[in-house]
Amino acid sequence: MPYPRFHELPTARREAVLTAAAQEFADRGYEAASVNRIIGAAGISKGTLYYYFEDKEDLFASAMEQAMQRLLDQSGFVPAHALTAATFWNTFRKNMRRSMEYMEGDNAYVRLARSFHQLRATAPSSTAAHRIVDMIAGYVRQIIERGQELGVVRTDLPVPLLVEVTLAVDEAGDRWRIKHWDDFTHEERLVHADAQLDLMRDMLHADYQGWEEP
Amino acid sequence: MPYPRFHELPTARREAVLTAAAQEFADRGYEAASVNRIIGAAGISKGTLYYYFEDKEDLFASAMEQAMQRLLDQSGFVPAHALTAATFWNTFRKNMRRSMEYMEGDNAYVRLARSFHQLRATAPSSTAAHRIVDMIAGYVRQIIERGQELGVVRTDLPVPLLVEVTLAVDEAGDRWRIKHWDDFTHEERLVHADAQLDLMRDMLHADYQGWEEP
Amino acid sequence: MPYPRFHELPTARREAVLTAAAQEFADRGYEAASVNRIIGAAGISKGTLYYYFEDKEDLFASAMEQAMQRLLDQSGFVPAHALTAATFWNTFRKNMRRSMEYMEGDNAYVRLARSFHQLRATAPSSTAAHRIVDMIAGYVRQIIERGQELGVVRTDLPVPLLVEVTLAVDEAGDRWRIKHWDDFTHEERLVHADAQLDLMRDMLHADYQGWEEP
Amino acid sequence: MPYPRFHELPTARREAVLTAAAQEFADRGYEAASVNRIIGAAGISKGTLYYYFEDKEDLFASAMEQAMQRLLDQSGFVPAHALTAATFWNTFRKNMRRSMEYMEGDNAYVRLARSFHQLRATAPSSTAAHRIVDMIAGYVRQIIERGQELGVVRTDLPVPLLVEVTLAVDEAGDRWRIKHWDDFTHEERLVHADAQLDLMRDMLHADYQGWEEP
DNA sequence: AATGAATGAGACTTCATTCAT
DNA sequence: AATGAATGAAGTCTCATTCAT
Repeated sequence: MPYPRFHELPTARREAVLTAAAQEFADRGYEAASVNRIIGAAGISKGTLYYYFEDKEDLFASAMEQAMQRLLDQSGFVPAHALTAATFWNTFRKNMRRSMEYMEGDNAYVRLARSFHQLRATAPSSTAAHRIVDMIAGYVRQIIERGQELGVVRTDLPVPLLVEVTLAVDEAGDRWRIKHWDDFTHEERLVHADAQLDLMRDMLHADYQGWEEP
Repeated sequence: MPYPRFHELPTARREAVLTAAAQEFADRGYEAASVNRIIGAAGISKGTLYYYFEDKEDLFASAMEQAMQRLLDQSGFVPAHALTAATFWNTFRKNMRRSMEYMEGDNAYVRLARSFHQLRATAPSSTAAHRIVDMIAGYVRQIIERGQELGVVRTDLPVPLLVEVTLAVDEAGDRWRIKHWDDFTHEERLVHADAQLDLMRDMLHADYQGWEEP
Repeated sequence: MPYPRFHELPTARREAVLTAAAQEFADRGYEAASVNRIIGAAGISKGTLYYYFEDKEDLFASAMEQAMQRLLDQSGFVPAHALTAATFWNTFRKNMRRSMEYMEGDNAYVRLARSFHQLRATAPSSTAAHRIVDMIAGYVRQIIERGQELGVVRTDLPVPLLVEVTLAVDEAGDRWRIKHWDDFTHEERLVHADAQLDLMRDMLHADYQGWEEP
Repeated sequence: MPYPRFHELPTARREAVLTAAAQEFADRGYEAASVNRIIGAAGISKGTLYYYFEDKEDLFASAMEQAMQRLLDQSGFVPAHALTAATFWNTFRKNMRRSMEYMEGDNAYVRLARSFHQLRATAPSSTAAHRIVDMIAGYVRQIIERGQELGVVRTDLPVPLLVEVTLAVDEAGDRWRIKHWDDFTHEERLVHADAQLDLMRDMLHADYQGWEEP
């Protein structure tokens, strides 16, 4: 966690630091990112950075948190209990479309999300990173459990596995979107977003058929 | 690409190097992986490594290629054109069960599988590594396109996205299985494997319903 | 020397600073001690510290001075001229026993004693710290010279060397006592304390035999 | 422990490194010593130093070990079992005189010894430093136990305490000698060496008198 | 064919101290 | 009187790579 001082900084400076960090982490991934380059871009001294943050990982987690927060703010956070069987999937569809539009304005988020997934895969159970992982995973878990209550999400698999799989599909979509961003128009991207959510819906839907033994 | 000399090495030595590399890359990710540790584990000298490989990235790509190949060999490779609408999903179900049983005997396989996904997530976007990603993705792509021909796989999304998503779900299952391996019995694991494939089948199935506009 | 302001501080605050400093210097040695940790423990700000003290070394010297003073206060200061040949060693025996009992009640004393010796060992050979070393050494020196007057302390070695050696044996006993505190009962500790003083008495006693040339 | 490579280095280079290190550690103490300065003085690169030694502490221990070894070589190592009651103390007297003469040629050792004691007092049970501490302490312990067998060393105190105290007196002599080296002639120094050993002999002698209760 | 000694750039982090407020 | 934000120098250590042998 950043030291309290950091939060009391003038907004401009605070954002300069987090933006520089987000850029670097997004561009190179956690390990390859250089604290030196970040302070260069942010225009602060090395001592200052470590006056604000405990260490590199703390900085990463903070940059991530801000990015996530921004995304939530933009795409609209929905508390799990507010969902009903009727609104469940359509709610996320709207969210997804809204995020897509947000991303079109600032695609640094997309790259940062990539860093997030990379860290999740790479960093062991280190402390600071898990704050974010747990935050996201916890939110997804609530949604899924709510979906099960409402009878719109399958119950034949352990919830943590469903969480894992959901995040994975989300990540895959992200990854793909990054790679092919410029190959499609705005309209096509919306279609893909719909289709990706359809993918998730089908995957998580409630009526499990089982396998016919051959 | 490794220098031709490398391929003329005794098999044992060649595999020792690639396995050590795969292990290290899988454990730490590309950037954090250390060439020093790899040569230590492989029992070769620094000079020798650079006599065989151009640089770290070249080694990475080669390790990945081998990991991939082993994975295919062990879980049973099925040429795409041999699949029919009737056998399509059941074929993969058998494959999945076969790997599961193989895993229970030799957890090196688990680590290897982990390698693969890990490597995919941390691959530097530069040149050499992508030939491998493309190789495996190419195989999955063939399967998916065959499924589309046979009418058992959806066609409403770009194929590359389906590939990406398929790999992601597979990885998520792997990751989850590794983490919770000891929490379940053999029987439960088979049930989960079936359910996970069901997940994929539902996700990729052919009849896209679309979204009702609210 | 601390700025005069420091001495006009409320006692509680003054002691908080010096105690925190003594603790840190004792735990880590002069070089490894961190001014940051000291102000953290003392609950004062960085600026304040430098408002009171010239620099790290000045703080070090002041902490040492206080530690010394406390030590003298607690173990019973005996003015050299009050000693007689008859009371000389028994006086110190009583002192030693008194400190031992004091230690058993409050192990902060032990840490403090440790402070003192530690500080002495790690004192930077520059200027400010030596005024303290000289102060305590001066006291021991007076005792030894008084012992010589009384004919109970050897005169064949330079007094400063005797001082040095006396402090060293005292320190060794302390160090050993701290390490093995819990291995012995109260009774055993008293025996050891007696024996340690016996060690010193034998070492410093007056009748030097010389060496037979072989 | 230094990597084996280091021991297979040309003597000149090996000594250059250890000498530079010994100088720096002796001059500044362990904590304040700078690896940067050492490589500067030794004329090797940073990478090279860490190709030879695990870390700073390993380098320190090695420099120390060499210094100790030199001293033992010069002053004549005596195996404990070779001592008899008749030769016990005179043996050390000869050793002490011989070391004194060695020191007069190269007093860097004395200063390094000072670093040793400082580290012993400061560093917790870190690994590399204890190699040396244990080596020296182990040797002293053997001597003391042999002395007890021969009836020339007291048995009323725990052996580890006697070891501690012996080292302490030795250190005190060292410290004093360093400070006042130039104040005395060669002859006077020999007299002091004799007297210091006498001090130790008296301290460790066998006939404990006990204390008369006042 | 194979080695491994040597490197310097750069990594992250902590430091004591200053100074505008 | 007191603060604490800000700094840059210096700290230890690891890195991928080269090259003489």
